[in-house]
This record gives sequence, structure tokens and C-alpha cells, in this order.
Amino acid sequence: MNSFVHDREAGNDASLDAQAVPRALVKGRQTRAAILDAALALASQIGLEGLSIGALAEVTGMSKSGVFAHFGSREELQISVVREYHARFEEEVFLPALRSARGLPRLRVLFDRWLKRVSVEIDSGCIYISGAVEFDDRPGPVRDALVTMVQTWQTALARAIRAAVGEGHLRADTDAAQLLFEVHGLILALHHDARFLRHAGAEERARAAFERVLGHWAVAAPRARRAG
Amino acid sequence: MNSFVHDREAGNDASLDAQAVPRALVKGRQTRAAILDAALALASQIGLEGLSIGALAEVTGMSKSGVFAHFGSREELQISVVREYHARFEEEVFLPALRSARGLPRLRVLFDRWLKRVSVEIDSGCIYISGAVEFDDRPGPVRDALVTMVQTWQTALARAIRAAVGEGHLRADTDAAQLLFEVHGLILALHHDARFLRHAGAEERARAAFERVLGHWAVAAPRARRAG
DNA sequence: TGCAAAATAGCACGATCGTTCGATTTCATT
DNA sequence: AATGAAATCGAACGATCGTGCTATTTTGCA
Repeated sequence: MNSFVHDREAGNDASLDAQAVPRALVKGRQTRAAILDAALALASQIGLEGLSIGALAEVTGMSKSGVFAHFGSREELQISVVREYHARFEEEVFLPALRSARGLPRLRVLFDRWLKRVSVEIDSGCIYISGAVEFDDRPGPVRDALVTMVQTWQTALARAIRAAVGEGHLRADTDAAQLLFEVHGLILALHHDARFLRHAGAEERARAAFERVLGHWAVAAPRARRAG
Repeated sequence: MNSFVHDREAGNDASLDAQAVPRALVKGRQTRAAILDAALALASQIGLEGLSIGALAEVTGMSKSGVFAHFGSREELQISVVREYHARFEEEVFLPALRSARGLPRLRVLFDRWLKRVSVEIDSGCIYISGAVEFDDRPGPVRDALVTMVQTWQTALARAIRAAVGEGHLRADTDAAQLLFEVHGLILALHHDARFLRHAGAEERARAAFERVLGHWAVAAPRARRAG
């Protein structure tokens, strides 16, 4: 259920209908997906805490109670949004990178798509980032879900880094956690400068810094003549 | 009024009583300061958007209207909190660094105190950071105030970096904005890992990365012997 | 000590929040 | 077409929100 890992089959979508629903209604799932879609857009703009069932009902053209019935509580709605974002993130950032060669090439694709998701997307801010700030002092199931998802993503990244070491693309003594920390910082700085300060060149800055960080752990230094 | 600059005298606190208040009541200012103090702690935990006058009244032991009267609107309260945070940030991060030698030493102190402000403080998260996420898609005076403050701080940092270049501590072709971007990313990553993920080693990671970034633009290679 | 002004309290308003509950509509199956 | 379940609606609840009023208390100065 958490995925971002190798075991991507066998359960298709066993998340809900595990205990054999007597009737297989499809309408409910559809509207639920529609609500979740609107919720995701809304949460991206005003945050997970800003998500209100009333606003969601207005956007989807439903009644408040109609929306509410699909989740049972606001908290469950927030968690569902987090999970939905996680699924999309995996599909748009992680999975496409699997088509690239193991090691540094795949790591570069991961960063590139991550970067694009944080900066380019017009409507959506990154819920991992906004959620981390919103819930860093707010215990509860929503925070727990967020932490789990972020850790899953970071674990996948760390694995990609170690793969690059294994392939001989990065030095054997590469500190994967340290590299991850610094690259993550670049994404956060990009998110900050692009979305909050509305700086134009932030994306390019992030790319340049990423190459420089990689260069520090690169196995053979081609005497750093990076485009600048 | 914005400060973070060289002109720190001449006005003492001419911010409010410029147009000669008929009576010089001190009680109002005191309670206003007490409210602001509580508001700052509250906003640090649950965010500027989470600030509610009711909760603030309860914490300070006053009535809602009593609290309200000091600011006139919730928005003005939020802006006051931003300004108050700015003032404290300047006092605890920027000003102490002025006692260090111009150039790299001062830059190091700036980073060190910045880092401590973001990670060590138990109660308070950084309002610059949480505010940036909360208001990146929320136009209005609060966002404007936040942007102004953050830009003031970044400008001061950029000036410190250029001073380090001027002192010959950093290479002449140092890209101050790029260096600032990367260092800012380290602070954001530290804030994320320390506050949200509750990782222990984040502070040390940030320090190590900072030295490495500085090293990239350092004038003399650490090993290579060079005159001057 | 008295008096005006400032500070604070008390109360109520409209709005919105999440949530509950019973009624009603829509659907999948026979 | 009938039927029972699932989906949705409509109205209402208590709570909390920001804010506007009018008292009341507290303060600083004559």
C-alpha cells in the first residue's frame, strides 16, 4: 500500500474492497475520485489545514453532507488527500525514472522530475512541503501519514543514490544521507524562491547546484568546467 | 523601520509616537507587548493562519475584545506578529554578527545563529519559513509584509557575501545569489528534518554542507600552496 | 482627589466550521 | 418493473470565528 518500491502488483487496488463488498457500485468511487481531485487542488493552494468540506462541496457542486459521507471525517479526508498526492507523486516522479539506467542517470531523472513537480506546476504546490510545515507541531494521524509518505520518498531516493555508488558513478565513500539532505535543500529552496518570492531563475539555480553537489561525490573529477 | 541595515540610530523608537500622543500611557504598550509575545509563540506552533483572537485571549487571560482592540483586525495582528518576529530575528541573528570581522568570519556567524534559530529553539518554528509556505498562494498585506521581511534578510545576507568577496575571502567571481540560494536551502532542509522528521543529525549535516559550499568559492584551495 | 481618556470587559451578530440524522434520490441486480 | 442498498440531499446542532457595539474599569495628569 505504501509502495515506492519494487512490489508493484498482486494487489491491484485491494485497499478498499478487500472484504468483498456485497454490491459493486462504481458511482461512489467515481465521485469520490472527483472530490479527491478537487480536494487535492484546493489543498495545494490553501494547505491541508485550509481544506474545508463546505468549500469542497461548492466546488464539486454537491452538498456538504454528500461530500462528508465519502470520508466520514475531515481528518480522514486530509489523510486521503495525502495518500492521493503520494500516488500521483509516485506516478509522475518515481515510476518514469525507472525507465532510465540504474545509477546516476536514474538519479538525474528523479531530481529533474521532482524539480519540475515543485516549480513548474501552476496550480499545485507540493503537499509534502506545505504539509511538513503545517504539521511539524501538530501530532495526529495526518502528521503520521505525511511523515510516512515523505520517509518513503526519501528512502527511495537514498536507494537510488546508493545504486549510483554501486554502479561506480559516485565515490564509494559517498554519504548518501548527506547527499540526500543537500539535494532536498535545493528542492526546498526552489519551492521557496519560485512560489513565495516568485523569482524567475530559481529552477536554473537548483539545477546548477545539483550538478555541483553530484560533482563533489563524482568518482572521476573532470576538473569541473560546468556551464556557468 | 525595516532596518537590517547600517542606519541603526537616530530614531530610537519613533515608530509610533511620532505625532505626539496627547497622553503617554504605558500600560497599553505593555499589554500589547505581552499579547504579541503570546501571539508569536502561538503562531510559531500553529502558523500565522492558525492564530485566533479567541485562543490569544484565553492565553493572556483577557477578553476577546480586549485583545482585539490592540490591533483593530486579525490581519493587522498577523502583520504585527511578522514585524515582531523580524525585530527579534534581527536582534538575535543579525546584530550579534556585526561584532565579528567583516567577510567570511561574519558570514559564518550569521549562518551559525540562523541555524540555531531554526533548529534549536524549542517552542518556535521559523515564521519566515512557515509563513512563506502558508502565504505563497495567498495574496494580501500579510504576504506582502512577509515578502518584505524575507527579502530584507536575504539582502543583508547577500551583502555579507559580497563583503566576503571584497575582503578577498571568497573568489572574485563568486555568484552571491547562487551561494545564497544554496545556503538558504540548507536552512530549509534543516528546518524540515529537525522539526518535521525529528532527525537528530540535521544540524551537523547543515554545518558540513555549509563549509563545503563555502569551500567551493573559497579563494585558496585548502591544500595547494598559494601566495597571499 | 477628581476627571477625561485610555484600556478592557461583556454581549451579540452573522458566518462558517465539522458533524449528525432522517428523508430522498439514484443505482445494480433480479 | 420491482426492490433493497448505496448515494446524496436538506436541515439543524453546537462551536468557534472575526468584529461591532456599549458599559465599565483603570490609568495618567490637573
